[in-house]
Amino acid sequence: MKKYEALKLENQLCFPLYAASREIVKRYYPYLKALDLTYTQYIAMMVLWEEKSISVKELGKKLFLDSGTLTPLLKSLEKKGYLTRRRSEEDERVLIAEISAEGTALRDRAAAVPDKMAGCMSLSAEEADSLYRILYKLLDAEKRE
Amino acid sequence: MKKYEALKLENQLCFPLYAASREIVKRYYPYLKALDLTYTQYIAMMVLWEEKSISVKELGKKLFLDSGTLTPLLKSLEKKGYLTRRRSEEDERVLIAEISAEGTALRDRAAAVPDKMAGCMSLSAEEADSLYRILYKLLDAEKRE
DNA sequence: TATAATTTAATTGTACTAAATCAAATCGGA
DNA sequence: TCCGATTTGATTTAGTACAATTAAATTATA
Repeated sequence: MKKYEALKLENQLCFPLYAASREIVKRYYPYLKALDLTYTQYIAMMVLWEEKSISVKELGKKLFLDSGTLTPLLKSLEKKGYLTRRRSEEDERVLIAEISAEGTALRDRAAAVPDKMAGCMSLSAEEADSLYRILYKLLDAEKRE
Repeated sequence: MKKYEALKLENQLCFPLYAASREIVKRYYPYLKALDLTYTQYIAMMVLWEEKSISVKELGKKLFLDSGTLTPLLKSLEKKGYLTRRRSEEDERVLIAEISAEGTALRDRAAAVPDKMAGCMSLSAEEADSLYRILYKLLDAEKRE
């Protein structure tokens, strides 16, 4: 009588992945709200803090997001004053997002967020390492297909 | 000069969780499309296949979703004919979703989905077990707070 | 038994998320 | 060079997500 075993919620691997992702992102909410950022905007800013400027295409590759998500998101960040958007001179199809002074300044205020979040991960260092490694194995496999 | 180390994308644990979740859910799309289900609708049906009928509150607890998500989702599943919605007689505040004959029949067609998905998880059995255990540790910790 | 507190869904508003399509610019081969 | 294929973003459409609020029903307490 095991016909439907595989259809049980408790036998899914994707479901806890999906649920845990949402739960953790939700945890960021109060800290990010103080910076006027959503979680997606926060990881986009993370890339900009490192790269200073980047095309939508490259940003999408790093975040696993497409232009349908990034275009309005970048417009919103531009409106907040954290970046500017302009076309590449070499190839007009390419849109470049560039961090602003205000966006750079935001980095200092954001620096406290990872510390605050660290406390609410109820995992041992080994579990966190293991989780990190497995997730990137999944992501790398996705990327190759 | 490690001031901003913790703000790097590659040092985040939440980011690969978030990205992997979306990538895997995306994988389901072609299989679920054939059943006229989204991923969220699919896991809701999974609960209904087991429970036959359940309140919005209880369903939300199982799926880590609130009524703002579930109300339109259940209405949509009702429109497709997979369930019916009615108020509880004991407590009129409680809305009960009950699986229909059509919804029950859908289970047979859905039974192939987990098999098809199994192939695209590029993890060893140990990694999958480990991931499952760690994710539920995270979720259980969230639930307790 | 009033009534205050609690429980439960629904609604509202904002913001992702992604498939599908469109349009413009560039590139590459004949 | 010319034209078809490709690349790249933008737009459109549909469906989540979730905080905040509202409304209705129930429960607990004075």
